[in-house]
Amino acid sequence: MRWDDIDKQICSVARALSVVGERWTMLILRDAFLGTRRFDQFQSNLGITRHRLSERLAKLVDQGVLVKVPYHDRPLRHEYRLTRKGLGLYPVLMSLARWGDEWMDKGEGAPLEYIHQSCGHMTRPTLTCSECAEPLRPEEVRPRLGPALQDPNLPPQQASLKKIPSLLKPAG
Amino acid sequence: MRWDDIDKQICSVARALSVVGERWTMLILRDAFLGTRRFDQFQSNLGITRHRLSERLAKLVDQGVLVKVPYHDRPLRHEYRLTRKGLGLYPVLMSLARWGDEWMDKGEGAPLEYIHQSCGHMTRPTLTCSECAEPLRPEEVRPRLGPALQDPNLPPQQASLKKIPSLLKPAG
DNA sequence: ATAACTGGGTTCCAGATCGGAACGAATATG
DNA sequence: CATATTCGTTCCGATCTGGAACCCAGTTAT
Repeated sequence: MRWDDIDKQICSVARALSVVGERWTMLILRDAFLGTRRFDQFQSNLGITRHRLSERLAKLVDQGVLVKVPYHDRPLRHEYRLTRKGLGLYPVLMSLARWGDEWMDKGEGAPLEYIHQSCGHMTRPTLTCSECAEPLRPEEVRPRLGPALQDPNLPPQQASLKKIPSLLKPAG
Repeated sequence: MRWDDIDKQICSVARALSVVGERWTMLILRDAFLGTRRFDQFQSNLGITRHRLSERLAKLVDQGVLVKVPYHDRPLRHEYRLTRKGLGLYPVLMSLARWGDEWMDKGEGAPLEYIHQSCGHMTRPTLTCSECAEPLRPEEVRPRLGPALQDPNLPPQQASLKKIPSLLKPAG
């Protein structure tokens, strides 16, 4: 299968990655969350080539993750801002950052720390259950088929997915 | 800058992506979390080529995200299991899945739903503050320099990062 | 005992993607 | 007028990817 076809899979992870799974895209979004908005701020912060950057930004705009907002006409200039859809990626970025802090540290501590302004403390972002508020541990979560996979006439390619939840064993 | 050099950045997101940021890697891990363990289970679930799969698995083993565990000798066969480091990626995968559920739905609902066994409810994994347990919203979190970026003699390339938190404005 | 099969790869090649550098267009500045 | 700034695009050689074929050690089927 070609990478460009993964968005056709009935899998939310695959669909998400079809938008944010290319090289650089997540780093562009990291910068966007830290306040970067202009083409060449991105370019010099990231060290990406202009060509690649313009390609990625265009795709993110296309997918509704960023919007181009004019901040100056004559000459017309735009900045790139996160939409609600883009802001929705915050947990993904934060989880990546925490994992990097925890597992990829070279002994000098975290690059950034985060203050939760509404409570005033330094926070360690934690994934929790919406119902009981406990931290979610993979062994305690059991997936089951949702509406999209209960459709009786699935493309055969996807049918294999239906088996997956049933063969679940503790992942460690 | 070449993609292979991003792990040299003083940025946890970049370092995390240097391990899990290549095509297919996240999908391999998704399958691992759903219980897949053998080479050709991965291969047929994903539709990745054997070549690519063996490359990615080797890198993940190399980086300590998966371990090869023998399950049969004569002929020697291994399976791939998540390590603690690998299990640590659960929030990343879950956040991606939730974002996909919410923003990439084509009208047929979610492919999978998740039951939190310790509380018995269907859960919507939520990123919260470790200190006050409220959901973390990007506008309410202010980054500040951590230990790794306070080092006075940073490589000049990285110095630009130090400015970032100071130019923070509300991201939307 | 020979053939076919299985699990887990590796080799090869054409085509897609990437990185670097040069080029361009539209306006502002001196 | 010449130069700088901002935001791109074009071009080209290098790297990465996908698909298919090949390999190898045991196992089962005939």
